[in-house]
Amino acid sequence: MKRVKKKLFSDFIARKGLKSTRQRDTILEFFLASDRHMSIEELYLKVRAKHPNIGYATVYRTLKLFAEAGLAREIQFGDGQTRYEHVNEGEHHDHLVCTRCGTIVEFENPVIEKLQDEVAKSHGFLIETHKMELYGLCPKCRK
Amino acid sequence: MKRVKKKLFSDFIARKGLKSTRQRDTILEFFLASDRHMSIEELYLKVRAKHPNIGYATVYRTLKLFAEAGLAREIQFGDGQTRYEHVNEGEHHDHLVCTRCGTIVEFENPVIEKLQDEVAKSHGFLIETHKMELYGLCPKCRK
DNA sequence: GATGTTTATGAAAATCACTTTCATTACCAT
DNA sequence: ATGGTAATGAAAGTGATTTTCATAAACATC
Repeated sequence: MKRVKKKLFSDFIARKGLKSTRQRDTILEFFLASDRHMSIEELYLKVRAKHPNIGYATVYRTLKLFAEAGLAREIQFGDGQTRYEHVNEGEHHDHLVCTRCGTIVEFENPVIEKLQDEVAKSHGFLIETHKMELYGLCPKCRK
Repeated sequence: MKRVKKKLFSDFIARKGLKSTRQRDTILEFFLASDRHMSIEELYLKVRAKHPNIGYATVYRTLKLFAEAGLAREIQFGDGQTRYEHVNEGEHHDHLVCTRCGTIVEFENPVIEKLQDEVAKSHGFLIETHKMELYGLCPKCRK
């Protein structure tokens, strides 16, 4: 899996005439080893712990590149932080977010997706993407 | 309807031991007369046109109060602006957002809501709220 | 109505989370 | 090794809030 993502990125780099750098490799390594939903800040702190010479701006720019390359996706949970999640080919999922501890669980539901398409169609919209988040208490926080 | 909302707010003010002020009345008036999705900036500009003496901070703080009082709700469409929409008792709706012109259409779909509850339940979550936005091209922008 | 205590307001400063700038480095195809 | 780009890091800049603080308005209570 990691191998595939790395290839995806190096191909992207090559295709775009960009350069392969130590920093990008390092950041990709940390991103792939990370939880599925990281803010720039979170990833930056993890990276900086081992590589104090890598700056925030580089992490920021590299994450944008990952998104462009198709191996990450920006998401917003309304807490003022942009997060990046891993993208796996052909996979789309939505989120359950715990309002107490912040736990994020992913889920997929084809039936809901189909209904969304119908709603859009009935309003004459042509859907590109969607976002669905369910906020509440996770099993642990319900005690 | 407006009457009900005003009472809701004045009751809230009283309950919290806050004060009724000319500014708050004015801002509420403009909010109730507005489109359903206003950013702070948009409402501020509308208010300022008639009441140049009311500051941005007051609009900002008052909108937060409306949300607390339950007559407005904060929403984010990922464009970096916090918007406030009207809350009507017992009503929940989701949004279709045009990615070209920004048009926002509201919709409700009980079947989807039910499926969301089932998803949540299957993961042991107790849902408080949810957010669902479908992004794409509106009929006009599809040409 | 005057007064005293609180809360509210407006202007300006401060925050926050990015984004961009720019002088300096690092890549990499000769 | 070298010349031409692209990348990096530190710092400055942005945009949208959010907070601070001196002043003004409410709302009891005289």
